[in-house]
Amino acid sequence: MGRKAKDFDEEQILFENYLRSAGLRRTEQRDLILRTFLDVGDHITSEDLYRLVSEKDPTVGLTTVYRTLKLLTTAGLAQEVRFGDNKTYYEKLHSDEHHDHMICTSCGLVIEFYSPDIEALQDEMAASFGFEATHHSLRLWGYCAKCKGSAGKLTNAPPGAEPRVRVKSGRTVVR
Amino acid sequence: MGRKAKDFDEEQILFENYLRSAGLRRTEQRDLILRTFLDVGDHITSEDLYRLVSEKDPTVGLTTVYRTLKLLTTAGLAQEVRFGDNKTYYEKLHSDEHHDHMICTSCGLVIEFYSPDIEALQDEMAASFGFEATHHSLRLWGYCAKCKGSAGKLTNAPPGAEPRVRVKSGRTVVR
DNA sequence: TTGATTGCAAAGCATTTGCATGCTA
DNA sequence: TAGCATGCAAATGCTTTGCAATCAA
Repeated sequence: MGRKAKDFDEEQILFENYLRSAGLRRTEQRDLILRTFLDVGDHITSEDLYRLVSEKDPTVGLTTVYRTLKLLTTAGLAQEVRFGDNKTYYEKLHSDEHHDHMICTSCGLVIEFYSPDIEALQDEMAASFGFEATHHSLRLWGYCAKCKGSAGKLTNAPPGAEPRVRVKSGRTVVR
Repeated sequence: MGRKAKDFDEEQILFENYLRSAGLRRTEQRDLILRTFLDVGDHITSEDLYRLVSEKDPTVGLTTVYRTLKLLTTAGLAQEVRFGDNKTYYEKLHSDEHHDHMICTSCGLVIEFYSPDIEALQDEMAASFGFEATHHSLRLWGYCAKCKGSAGKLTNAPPGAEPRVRVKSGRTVVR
């Protein structure tokens, strides 16, 4: 909701074209999963998307969500991301723009950012190795403005305790 | 082999200091695992390191390797890396220098590179969000010079087939 | 002595696969 | 119809945990 129907159509069509060209079939499940996925603001796991899809159609299986998300990735409509909590997230892939992430290891906040300068340097770097980059991923971990210096930083963990990355469920996204 | 004893000592001491400060104990297993890990040129999985350690002392368990690698990560001597084959690799962390990766999705080649300019831009970017970055990861996927344009690119996969990242075991590292 | 460490087996988790049934093209 | 897609249950594969025995400090 809040999205123009036109946007959906565009991605819907891209997906249809992909399916057709790959000799695959269009199904109600795939349509529903794609629509639900497009409605999600930021990153989402297969499991969570499955929950959302279930609300609309409880008969759709988790396996199908997994498979469809992989399909969308291959179709170029989605991209896998990992933040360090051992889960695979998927986010919409906009052919035009790209963004990277900063992940707060204290509160789990995820900040999306974009730097044309960094992108340019990456291309330059790749070229110098004769490497043809198709996609990339840049993540910065650390402490967000709020957690920086605050008590949340080391909490009551013993000195030297394992500062493992743990992405909270209440993760928010800043753009 | 090929390493100066001095180098080992340096890391050994860092580890000892870490253990002491964290109230943990130094054991033969941990020493052996650290030494074996330092001897490895590039990235290695817990499983593979376990195999190497086993050659020297077959009584050491896989669990201990897993635990020690996590310990080394916390101690700042190792870092986790993922290339897309769903495995966790560990690589030595040099406090002074840092490097990023280009991964060939066709042959599995991993190229390590370093760009002070990119690093600088990252810091700049983080600062602009009031973010204090502790570490980061930049990976570029694509085709290396050898695979680029060559037959290996699409092989005999059907059009639209899933171009999954698959890091070959015969992975090499270029520095 | 005391509590950290180890190794084994068992448990966990996210993800994938086998297969009979259902449906698209 | 043909054969791709689905959903379920079972299987995977990597990683972690429980626990009794062992060992460092």
